[in-house]
Amino acid sequence: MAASPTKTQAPPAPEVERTQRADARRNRERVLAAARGQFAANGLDAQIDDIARAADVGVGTVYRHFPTKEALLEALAADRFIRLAEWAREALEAPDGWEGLCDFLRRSAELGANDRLLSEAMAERDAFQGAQGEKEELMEATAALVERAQATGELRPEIGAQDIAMLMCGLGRATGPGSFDHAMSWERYLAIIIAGLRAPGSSPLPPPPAEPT
Amino acid sequence: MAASPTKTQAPPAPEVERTQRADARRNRERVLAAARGQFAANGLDAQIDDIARAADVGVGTVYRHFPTKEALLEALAADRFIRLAEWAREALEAPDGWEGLCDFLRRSAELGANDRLLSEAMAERDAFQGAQGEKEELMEATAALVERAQATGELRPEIGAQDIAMLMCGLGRATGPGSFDHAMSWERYLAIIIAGLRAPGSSPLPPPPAEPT
DNA sequence: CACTATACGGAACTCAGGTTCCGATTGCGT
DNA sequence: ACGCAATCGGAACCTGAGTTCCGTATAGTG
Repeated sequence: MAASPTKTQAPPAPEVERTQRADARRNRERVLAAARGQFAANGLDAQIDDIARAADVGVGTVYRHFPTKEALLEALAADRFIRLAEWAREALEAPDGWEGLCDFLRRSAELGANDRLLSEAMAERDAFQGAQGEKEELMEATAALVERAQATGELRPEIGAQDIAMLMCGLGRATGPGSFDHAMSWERYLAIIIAGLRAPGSSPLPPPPAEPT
Repeated sequence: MAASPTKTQAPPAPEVERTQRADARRNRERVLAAARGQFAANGLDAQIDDIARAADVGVGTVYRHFPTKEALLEALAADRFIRLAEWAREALEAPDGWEGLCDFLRRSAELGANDRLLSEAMAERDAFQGAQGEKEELMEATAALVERAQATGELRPEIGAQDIAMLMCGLGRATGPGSFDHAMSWERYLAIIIAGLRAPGSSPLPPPPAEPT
C-alpha cells in the first residue's frame, strides 16, 4: 500500500508488533499450543524441553518468545481466566439466574477437570502475578452471576464469588488429570456442590473472613 | 561372596528393632516430627535439607533412618491414613449415623486443611504405593460410615466412600496452607459440601464409573 | 576406663531441568 | 538474485535438590 500523504492512519503510537517475520509468528503460536497441552496434562511441572519438542521447535525459540517459563505460564493462565470471564458474562444473558450460574459452573468444571494448569493457577496465592488483572475480571463477572442467582432466591445468600472460586479450584485439583480418580468424572463432584449451593434450609455457613472487596 | 557354612546368620526371627542406640531412636523421632511439619507446610516439595535443619540433625542422619525422601513421605502418609481410619471407626460409635459422618468429615477437613501432605498424598494416584494398605483401610472404614449414614436416610444414597475421599481431597487442596485463600476457612467449604451430601430431593448424581471393589 | 560397633554431620557428588549463547538458516526488502 | 537482519536449533552452562561417603564422636559393654 502506497504511503499516500493523506494516510491519516499510523499516528505516533509506537506500533511494536508489526515487523515480525512470518515464521516467527507461526512458531509463537505453535509454542503456545504445545505449552497449553503440556501444562494441561502435567501442571506447573511440565518441562520446557518437552514443550519445545511438542512444538517441533528448539528450546531457544521458546525462550525467544517467552523470556522465562513463568512468563509462558502467565500468558496461558491469563488466557484461561479471560475465557472463563467470557463464559461468566455469557451466562449473565441466560433467562434464569440460577440456570445461568449452573451453566457457568458446568463449563468451568469441565475445563478445570481437563487442565491442571487452570486449577493450580487459581490456587496459588502468590504466583501468577502477571495474570492478576484477568483473574480479577473473572472474579467480578462471577460476583455478578452470584448476585443474580441470589436475587431469584435459588442460591444461598451467604455465598460469594470467592466461594465459587474456591469450590471450583478444589474440584479441578481433585478430579483433574493425574488425580486420584480422574475417571470418576467431575460431574459427580459438581452435582454435589451445586446441591450444596442451593440447599434451602440448612444451617448457615460460617462467616467469611474479611472479604476483600 | 563366600557363603560361609558356619555363618548361620542369626535365628529365623530377624528381630530388627531392639539393638538400637538411644540417641538413634531419639533422632528418628525428631526427624519424623520435623518432616511432618515441613511437609504439612510445604507439601511434597519440602526439602530434605530443611527437614534436617529443623530436626537439628545432619542430612546423613535423615538418610540413615529413611533411605529416601519417598520413604519418609510414605511413612508420614501412612501415619495420616491410619489416624483418619481411627477417627472413622470412632465415628461409627456415634449414636446417630449422620452425625457420626459429619463429625468425621469435620475432623478430616481440619486435618486436611492444615496438612498439605495429606491431600496431596490422597490425590496422586500412582505415588505413595507404600501407604496403599493404610489408605485402603481408611476407605473401608469410610465406606462403613457412609452406609450407616445412608441407612437412616439422611445421606444421599448414591454417595460412595470414593466420593467422600474426592471431596475431602478437593477441600484440602483448595483451602490448605499456601492455597489461594487459606484464611477463608475450610469450614465454609465443608458446610457447602455437607449440605450437598444431604440434600434431599435434588437430581440424582451422574453414575460412578466402574467402582473398583 | 578402654574398646568397638553404631550413629553422626556435612562436604562433595550426581542428576535433572531452566536458561544462555552462538554459529547456521532463512524471510524479505531492494 | 543479493545481502542483511531476524530467527532458529540445540549444545553447553548453571543452579538447586536428592543422595552418598567417610572421618569423627559416642552409647553401651566388660
